[in-house]
Order: sequence, then C-alpha cells, then structure tokens
Amino acid sequence: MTAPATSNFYRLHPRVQQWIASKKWPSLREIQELAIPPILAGDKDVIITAATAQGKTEAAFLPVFSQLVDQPAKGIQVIGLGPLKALINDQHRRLSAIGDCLDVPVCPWHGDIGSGPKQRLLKQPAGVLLITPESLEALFVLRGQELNRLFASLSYIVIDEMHSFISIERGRQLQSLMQRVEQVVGRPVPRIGLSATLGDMSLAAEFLRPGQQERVQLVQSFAKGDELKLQLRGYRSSPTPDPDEEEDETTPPPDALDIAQHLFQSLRGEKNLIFINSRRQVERYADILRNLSAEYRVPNEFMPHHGSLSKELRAEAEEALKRDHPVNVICTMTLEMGIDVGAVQSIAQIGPPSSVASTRQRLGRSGRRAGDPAIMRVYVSVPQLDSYTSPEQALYPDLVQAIAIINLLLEGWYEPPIAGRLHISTLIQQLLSSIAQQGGIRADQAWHDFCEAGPFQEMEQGLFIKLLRCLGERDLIQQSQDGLLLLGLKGERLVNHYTFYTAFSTTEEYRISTPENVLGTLPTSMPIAEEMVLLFAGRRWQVQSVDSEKQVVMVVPADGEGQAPRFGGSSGFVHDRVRQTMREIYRSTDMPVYLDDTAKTLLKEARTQFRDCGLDQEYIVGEDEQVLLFPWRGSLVMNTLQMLLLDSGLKASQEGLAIKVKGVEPDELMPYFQSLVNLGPANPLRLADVVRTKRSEKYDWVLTDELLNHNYVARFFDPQGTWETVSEICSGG
DNA sequence: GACCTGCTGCGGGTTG
Repeated sequence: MTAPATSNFYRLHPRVQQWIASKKWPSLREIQELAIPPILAGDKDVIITAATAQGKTEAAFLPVFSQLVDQPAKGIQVIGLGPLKALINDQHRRLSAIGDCLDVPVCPWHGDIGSGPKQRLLKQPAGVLLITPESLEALFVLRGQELNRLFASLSYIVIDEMHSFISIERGRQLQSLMQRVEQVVGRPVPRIGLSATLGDMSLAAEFLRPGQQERVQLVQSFAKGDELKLQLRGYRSSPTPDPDEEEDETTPPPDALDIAQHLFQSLRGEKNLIFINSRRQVERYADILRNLSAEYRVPNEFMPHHGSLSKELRAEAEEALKRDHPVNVICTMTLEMGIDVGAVQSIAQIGPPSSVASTRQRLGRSGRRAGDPAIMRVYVSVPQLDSYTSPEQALYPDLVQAIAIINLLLEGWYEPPIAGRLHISTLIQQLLSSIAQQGGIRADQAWHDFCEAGPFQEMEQGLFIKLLRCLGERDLIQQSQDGLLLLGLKGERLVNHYTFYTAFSTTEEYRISTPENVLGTLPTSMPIAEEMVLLFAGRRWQVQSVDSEKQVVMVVPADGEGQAPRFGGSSGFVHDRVRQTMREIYRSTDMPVYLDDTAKTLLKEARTQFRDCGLDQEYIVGEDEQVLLFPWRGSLVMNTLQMLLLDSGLKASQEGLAIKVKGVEPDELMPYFQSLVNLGPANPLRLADVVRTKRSEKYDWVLTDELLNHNYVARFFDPQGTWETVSEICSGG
C-alpha cells in the first residue's frame, strides 16, 4: 500500500485491511478512499459516482463489510438491489470472495436461483442479500409476516446501477420498496446508490431519498477515464424509395453493405461490441456479416445478442466474449451493462445514439484495462437527395444527432431524471402488494405512507381518493366494516399470479423454436405465415407451422433470401438539450475533428441545406400547401405541440425534427401561435382528450378516463416548455 | 422505423 498515514484505509476493520493487503492493490482508488467516512458514519445516504471500471462496488462494500465485521448481528444486514440477474450473479462472485474471508455470507436471490439457497437464507438470515426489485416484491407479498424477523438488524441498502432505475416504473417500485422496508424495521436505513452516469446530482439525490435531499451525501471521483479515440464515419444510402412502391425487405441497402464491409475488415480477429438501435437491424447485420464470412471462406466471428433471443443463445454469445478468441457481438442495449464481458478492443455504434447516458455506458465497455484507450466508431448513413426527399430529411438529422450526442458526452452532460410523472400504475401495484403484505391497510395511512410522506408525492389527495374508488368499482379492492382496505376478488387474482411482481408491462409473444432448440420470441403482433423465411439468431429459417393456441412458431433451417422480423416497440425520448445542441451545430461552422472525410462533406451539405431553406432565420419552412415547423425541442414538447395543433383542427404530424402541418401557409400559423402565447401554458388535461391511444403502463386498463388522462399528461406532455417554445418562435429568438 | 428489465409454487422424475 502506498496510501499515506492519514489514509481512510486505516479506518476500515483490520480484517478488511488484511483482505485488501492480500489483493496486493497498489493503493485504494480515489473513489474508494472517499466513500469510507460517510458509509462508516452510517447516518446519511450516499451517492457514489465515478467513471466505469473505477471500483464503485468495492467503494461501497469495503466500508459496508467493515461495519458488518465490527458489529455482527443476526438477520440480513445488507440488501443489495440490482437491475439484472446477470449483474447479481457477477456481484455475488466478487463479493463472496470478500465475504468468505470475513465470515459474512452473501446470498444471491432472483428467479433463476433454486429454492435451496432461498430456504437456507429464510431459515438462517444473515449477511448480504443480493436481489432484484421483483424478487423483493415477492418477499413482501408472500412472506409479509416474516419480514421483521428477516430485516430487523438491517444496516444498509445498496443500489447498483442506480441510473437504470431512475424515471421509470421500476424505479418508483424500488423507492416504494425501500420505504416499506424501513417501515417494517421502524427506522431509516442508510441508502447507498452507485452509478457512472447520473446527470443532475440533486435530482439523483431526490431519487435516492425523496423529499430529503439534505440527508444525501455525494461521493464523486473526478479521476478521468483513460484516453478516448473516437471516429464518426459517414455513409450515403440508396435513393429514398418511391413511397408508392413496396419496400424490398430481403435485399440489404448498399450503405448497410458498405458499413458491414468496414466492420468485417476492421474488427475481425479482435474482440469488439457492435451496438445497433433495433433487434431487426441486429438480425440484418448478423446475416450480412455471416454471408461475408462465407464469401471470404473464413470462420464467422459475428454473433447476435438481443432481448428476444433465448437465454441459451444469449449465454453462448456471452461465453464467447469471455473466451480468449476473437469474436464480435452485434447487440442492442442488452450488453450496455450487466455481464462482465472482459476487455473488448472497441465499440461500434451503428445509427445515431438516442441518449448521452447510454452512449457513455456503452463506451465504458471498452478500454477497461489501465492504459488502454476507449475506442468508439460511430457509423451513420444519410439519404441520397432526390425529388422525394423532404426538407427535414435533407438536414441529415441522424448525422447531426450523432454529433450532438457526442459533443454533449465530451462536455460531461447526461440526461437528468424526468420529474412530474404520476406512476399511477405502480401505485396500484404497491397498494395491492401492501394489502397482501399486511392483510389490510387504512386508506388514510396509505395516503400518508405512499403519497404524503412517500415516493408518490406528485399524487394529489383528491386524485388518490378517486383512484381508491376506481379500484373498488373494478373489484381490485374492497373496504371492510371497520374501514380497512382489503383485496377484492379481482385484486386477489392479480396478486396471486406470479406476473404481479413486475411494475413494467410486457407484450404478448410467440415462442420461436426448432424441433431441437428454443431460439427466442416474436411479438404476436407480427404477421407470420407458413413457408415464410425469417432471419433470426443470425441464421435463416423457414416457418413450418404456427400454433396460435400454444403460441409457438416452429421453424427449420432454410436457404434463400429472408426478412428480419419486426419486433415492434417504441423509441426512447430525446431530450430538449439534444435538439437544441443540434440547432447550434447547424448554425456553427466548427468541424468536429472526429468526423471522417465523408462525414465532413455530409455535415457541410446539411448546413447548406439548413441555410438554403431559411432555418438559420426562421422556425417555419413553407412547402406547397404544407409547412414544416422546427421547434428544436425533445419528445415531450413535440408531442404537446402536435396535440395543440390537432386540437385546433389543423392536420399536424411529426416528421423527425419537424412538425408537418398540411393545408396552411407559414403566414397563417404565426397569428395562431401569437394567440397561444397570449393564452399562457395550455391545459394539458383538455388536450389529452385529443389523444386516442393512452394506455401504456401495466394497470392503465383499470383506470377511469379521468385518471388515465392525468397519468398520460404527466408522462407525455410539457405544457410549460411548449409555451416557452412557442413564445420563442413568436419573438423570432 | 423504433430498447430493456422480471417473476412462485408445486408436482413429478432422477440421482446419491
């Protein structure tokens, strides 16, 4: 150890010091030093944030273990929550290495863990429990009466990859579960959150301890990651297809062949990750690259990995990454975090990334060995301009979005958490779960625990009462003589099914299978016919039979051209800041150094097209009988603005960066916008009536129109931001 | 044209 005498190292328990000494680490990392005092103090919540591969897990757990050795107790002392089963397995491996030396048991608990270890822990609760939010939910529902015995001496709650929970249903469930744990033990338990990509620290603190940010201490290391090597490669795609003609689904477009050719030449013989924005594209590239390998008579080193592949096929790709052989895995966000893939030489990203945070997360997969640079190649293609190209497409939005995201990444900015969502669906789950856990709850107590002093602080009391009434009418809950809320018949059925434990909703799927192996799943929304040739799991298959009853698609290996499945789904939100940065890039003349020659030429063209249609001066561009409005804002403002226009009887649709309005002239829109400015921010609830499809969360089917509207507008509208945008457009700023 | 995550109890068979 080269640590100075004042090092916090010496505050750790001697047995923990011994363990560290046995590892022969040259010294503790900065983040590991800094985390020791606040965690040992045990009177505050702590956020630990540092670049990837800086040892955040150890930063949290060295002082946590120190405390456990210092003050041994019966019962579970630490709950470690993680977003992925694979991550929990990985943490278990790393932490039990320490725990074994200190006689502190570490128990993994999730759906793939057999009943043996679970029963042993229930019989003899001790040490560290590593668990998913869903499995913790199951413990509350099924073992409500035993929780006190299990958790009475709980000292810490640790959340791994905290960013992956923030702003989504699962995160709200996690917050609620932490609060319910504290209620069971009757005191606050220090919470420790770990992440590399938290945008706004005060909002991250708000997530960790809602309403009590002052309790949260930030431990941040500014130790820079290693060098970053970056290239953005530009490609021209084929001419925009005639919209009247059917798209040919089986022949790859020339730009995809060019990109695949470059991947093939530059990545073979190494170990790399290739990120693509959709599962369909993963399958297309896997097919092209397999064919290239066959053409050149070399072994295929490209394997697909995405969420619709079976566990076995995914494990195969993961195992290949761990072995000491060249392999390139083509994946969606499935390999953004999770399994330790070891050292990969580089990251490729095909198509524009949609968020800064996920790009940073992907980049963290490369250059993990000290001294190795992180390498990322971004491939973006733009359409060939012809008579079908719209002015919006001629701005090459994909290219400029990729540049905007890279620039924001280099500035160190990440998307902050989204505030204001009601999460009514998750509140329903938590109410039902809490009733199951305790046998019944009082309405006023539930209001206090979940909303007034709990994680659902955006709910107003009036709305909460309406929700209880709605749940009563739908027979999810009922009220007993003495005023206790109990489960209704339907509520009972929901809670007793194993799908209850997840907060997020899922779509119906077919299983796709050969006589020997399950390959994965396909959404039932996809039209499938017998004889059809599909690209799946990096190979070609012919459909033999479809069993709609058992929901199974049987396939056999096939030759010939096939098409990649459409998996459906919706794209992620783009943040306002990304769109505003895009506008700055169009207006600037700076040429980013990481662009290749084609990308430089394309950026120059995009800027010329931006000026030529007057967007350097105006927000609205006229085109015969229709206008394109460029608000330079993210998804929420775009949605709100589109609905405002539709509400006024205008034919408005979203076209990438722009909103297209048919049948008007630019001059006619300005007086309308001026009236919107004068009226002030719109009433979003009235606007929600315009929207036809509002169900997206798990229990939305339960809600009355009024509750559904409230839930929808809190999630998909931004009236204030939209009013500011319209004001900006009117003032010409 | 568009991501991802997760889940229990129980019965019946096999193996040590």
